[in-house]
Amino acid sequence: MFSSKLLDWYAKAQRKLPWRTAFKNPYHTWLSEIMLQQTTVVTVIPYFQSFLKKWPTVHDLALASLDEVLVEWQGLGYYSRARNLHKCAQQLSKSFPSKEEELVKLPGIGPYTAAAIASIAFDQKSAAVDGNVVRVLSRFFTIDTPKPTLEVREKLMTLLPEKRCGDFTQALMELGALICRPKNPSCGICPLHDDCQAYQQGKQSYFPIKIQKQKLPTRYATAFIIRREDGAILLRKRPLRGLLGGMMEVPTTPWADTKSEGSGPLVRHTFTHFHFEVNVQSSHEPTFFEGIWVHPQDLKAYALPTVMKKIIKAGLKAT
DNA sequence: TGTCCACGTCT
DNA sequence: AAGACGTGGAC
Repeated sequence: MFSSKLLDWYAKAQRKLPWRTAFKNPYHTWLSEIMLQQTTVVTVIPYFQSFLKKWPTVHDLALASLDEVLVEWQGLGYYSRARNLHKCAQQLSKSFPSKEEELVKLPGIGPYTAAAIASIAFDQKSAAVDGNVVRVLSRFFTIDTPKPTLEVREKLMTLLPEKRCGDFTQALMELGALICRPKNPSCGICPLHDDCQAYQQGKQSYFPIKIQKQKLPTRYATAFIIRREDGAILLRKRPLRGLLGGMMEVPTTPWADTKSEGSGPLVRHTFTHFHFEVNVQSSHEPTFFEGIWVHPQDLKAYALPTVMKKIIKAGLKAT
């Protein structure tokens, strides 16, 4: 049957991951699941480890300031996750719910993450549907709707075993990551291929059905690397909401739909929903921008998103 | 090069 | 309820 085949495969094929330990630790499960939202395992591992080193328990994290959390989070992206993590830690420090219905009320925890924590950390019979699970089950059942989350969730509920729910949840996602990959799935060695409808029909590449994406627009700006006489650079903090909320930046012109002229180096960066082209201008001029002066060697103490690191690097090289 | 991964959560 | 929200690596 489905769950025993899957669990047998998982017992021998699973990867060793820092959050996949013999003793369940809800803090570790929560932290890893937030980091893993829209983000690959390889990227997450070093962040997970440095967070645990700095904040060994959820109570330690609850005492941290938002700025400290953002500094540790810098480069991971989707910075609202860090802002919600900071908020959530303070609630979890008081009480850590084990039920999906309670977990989903917490900041940064949606339907997927609530079910994942409930099942992985507390062995509850909860259906965690992420991109891997959608792919595996839409192939297994040849589900051909474009947004099949709800159908997948219903199917998954019927497959969940009474025991070892946490292992089952992880096993299904592990199968999606290692065997039932988006491209070139290894159906030949898949433990479920006898019953997989898509594979039996030779149609695994048709599932899941995807909606085509529209082309990304490009936005333009000029960024200013303003140096003080002693070499310090002017930084300022972005508003707490919206794009790169709460992160530091160098001053820029407003991000516009039309090209801004300039002669400095060009930095390109792609965000979720637009391309960004920045002309980097270096100057020693006095400035009307408000901000703080930071020496290049001290930049690591500030929460800088990757796009700003690129801009500063290009600006310093050019001078 | 450009597309996909990447359904995850919030507003 | 559709769009906002990062990043990097695979191909």
